[in-house]
Amino acid sequence: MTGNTSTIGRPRAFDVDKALQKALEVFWEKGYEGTSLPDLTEAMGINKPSLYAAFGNKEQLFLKAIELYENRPCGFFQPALQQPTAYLVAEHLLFGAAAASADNSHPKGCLMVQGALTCSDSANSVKQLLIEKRRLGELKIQQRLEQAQADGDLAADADCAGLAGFLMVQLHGMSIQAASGVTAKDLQQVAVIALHAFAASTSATAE
Amino acid sequence: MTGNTSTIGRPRAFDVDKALQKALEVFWEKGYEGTSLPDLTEAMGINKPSLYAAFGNKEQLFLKAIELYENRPCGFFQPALQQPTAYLVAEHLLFGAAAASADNSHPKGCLMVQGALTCSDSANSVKQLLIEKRRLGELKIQQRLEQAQADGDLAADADCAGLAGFLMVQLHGMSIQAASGVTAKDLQQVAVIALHAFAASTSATAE
DNA sequence: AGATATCTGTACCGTTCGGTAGATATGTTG
DNA sequence: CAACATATCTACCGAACGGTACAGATATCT
Repeated sequence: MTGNTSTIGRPRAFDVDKALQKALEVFWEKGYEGTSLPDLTEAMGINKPSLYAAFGNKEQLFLKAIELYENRPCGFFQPALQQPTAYLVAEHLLFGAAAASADNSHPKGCLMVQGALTCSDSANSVKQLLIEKRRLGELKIQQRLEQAQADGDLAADADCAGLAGFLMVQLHGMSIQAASGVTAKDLQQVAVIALHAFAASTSATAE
Repeated sequence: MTGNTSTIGRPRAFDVDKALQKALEVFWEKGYEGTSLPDLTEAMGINKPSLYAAFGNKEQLFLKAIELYENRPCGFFQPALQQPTAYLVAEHLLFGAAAASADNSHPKGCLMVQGALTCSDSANSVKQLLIEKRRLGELKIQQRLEQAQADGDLAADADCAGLAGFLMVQLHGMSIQAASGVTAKDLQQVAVIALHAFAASTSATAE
């Protein structure tokens, strides 16, 4: 619809994907409500009518940015879930999150967290969407751990929901630290401790 | 200056402390920029000129709310640091954070985190202040752990900075979960796992 | 070339933002 | 009872917000 490639009419003078990438960076940096239309148009190199023609409105642009964020190749979340064992999944999640804060090709922290953690009433739908996305991410970890149980790679009596919650707390907490300017090295220390906790809690479930 | 109790002139028709308490709740819920002046005046039961006369402006009101937040009696952070051992400090921090999300007398999550995690350029000073406050909190934990080392209550070769970072990641991560509506019970599970990790990392530092 | 369809740029819309001027009300002090 | 000091209330300010109307530019299709 928006990205249609109709050959008729004046051709679009900008690259929609590049512009969306730029919009993602701004939202990532300033959050949904902290980002103004001039912020967006300046970063995207277009003006408002072009933005609205291509993406609908600010909220729809944000939704598309979220979609790009989830599917971006440099993301560590999805690849981590595909690791062969529960331990390796946890390891890739934790060290992936730590490493992300050393990657200067994008803003620090997690868009799912800082995109709209708090907001005015008018942006509540966006806030709720991100809450749901985060909950879904935790559920994916939990399901991956349950798969590990089925694979015999994780103790049958392990608390997958609890462990998924623990890992999610790490990821969210580390993203706050990253957004605060904490170094990747410091976050790796945290990841080491957390990974030990994960390993200990998966082997010694009887407490 | 603002809270002076001069007996001359027309007396103030509202309780400054009560009004500040209400302002704190709104900022806590919606964040600094997500809170509008009408949001504040409605919750505080006053109108704008009274607000400006008593508190200066929106930013100064927020700073006073932060101050109240740090000193509020129901806060778990300061009391936790006064526990007699490093383990008990960690325990009180983690379970205090979990319990806070069951307390319906105030909004969920941590104001230091969600007050201004991201924002527009104009609120950057507030954001930086909260970053500094969080960093200071982590430093206080670290110093408390170093004190534990001096007390002989924590292994001399324990990585106090790393452990403090780990604990801070827990607190921040749990506050995100709390703000997302995760139950206190689920957060307690996380606290249990994290506390084990803390205990394990303080006893087995040689890796 | 001419008609048509789409994109771009300027200039604007109504609303809300944080903040304040100025008149009025209400207390204390002499 | 004045005189004064402070608080309240209405009404307003300029700026920024998200969003759009409309005219002009640039392509394809016949």
